[in-house]
Amino acid sequence: MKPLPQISEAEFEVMKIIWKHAPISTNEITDRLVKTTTWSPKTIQTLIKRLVTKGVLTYEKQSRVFVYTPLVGEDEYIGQESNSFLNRFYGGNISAMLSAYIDHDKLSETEINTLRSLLSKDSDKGGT
Amino acid sequence: MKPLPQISEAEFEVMKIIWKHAPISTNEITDRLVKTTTWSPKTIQTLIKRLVTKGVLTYEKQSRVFVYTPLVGEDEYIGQESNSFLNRFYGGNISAMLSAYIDHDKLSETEINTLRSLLSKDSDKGGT
DNA sequence: ATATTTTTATTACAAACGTAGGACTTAAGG
DNA sequence: CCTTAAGTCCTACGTTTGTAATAAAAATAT
Repeated sequence: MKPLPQISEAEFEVMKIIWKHAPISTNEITDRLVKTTTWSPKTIQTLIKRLVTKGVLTYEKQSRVFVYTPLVGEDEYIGQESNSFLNRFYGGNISAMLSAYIDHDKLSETEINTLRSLLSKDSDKGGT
Repeated sequence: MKPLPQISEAEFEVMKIIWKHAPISTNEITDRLVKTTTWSPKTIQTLIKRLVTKGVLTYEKQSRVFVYTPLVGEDEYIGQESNSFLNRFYGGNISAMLSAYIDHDKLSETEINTLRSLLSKDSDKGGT
């Protein structure tokens, strides 16, 4: 499986909007991001353009506006980033990460309980 | 607390060696990295230099060679990167990450057990 | 003291990124 | 049809990163 295109931090902010609301027009993307960031509409436009070039988005011209749809799935992308993060910092091992969090006392009792229950839930998958 | 300096991916590889073996000389850093990467010694030298400029390393001139020591702790740095990773991709929530891993079936039975036992170990910290 | 070797510092250059201005196109209104 | 406004494309520019070559400095050997 070829690695997904590289999405920069700013581009990722754009993608979050698009994943959530696709198909979505330039204007709507811009309106939303202008509220949550300090970017100028021009900047947002550039980011969208780059995402298209990179193959992360496609668009469809609906009369006069462009309407964008993601070509890369959010889960897929986040999954890949997570793996590469774990590889870089924790030898690919999520237990190592959790372990560090526990050791450095970064987890509240509540959070620990949440984690426990996540793990206690059936982890039944391998059918016969 | 001011954010730690920015360490690029390649620079981080250098730092891993330094964290593990500091105080360590240019030559030793280079020797080790030449074996594990495809970088030329020149490249490694540049990376070291940049780390000094960024304030991640100091050196001491020992007779003829430079010997480097980190100014930023490994745990500290990894902790910060982890937080920023979790914020970016999982709303700051490590449970969300684990949850995604479970949902996408990325954990082996063994790994799940490891995680369980990490969490079952006493998490006793709060004094009286 | 000087040539040679070793080590460090300076310079380079393309790709990616953050950030945006200006030009161009096209649809809509008059 | 032509002017205008809305939207898209092209250009720009400084910084960071990956990758390294060349120049300068310093230590060593002769």
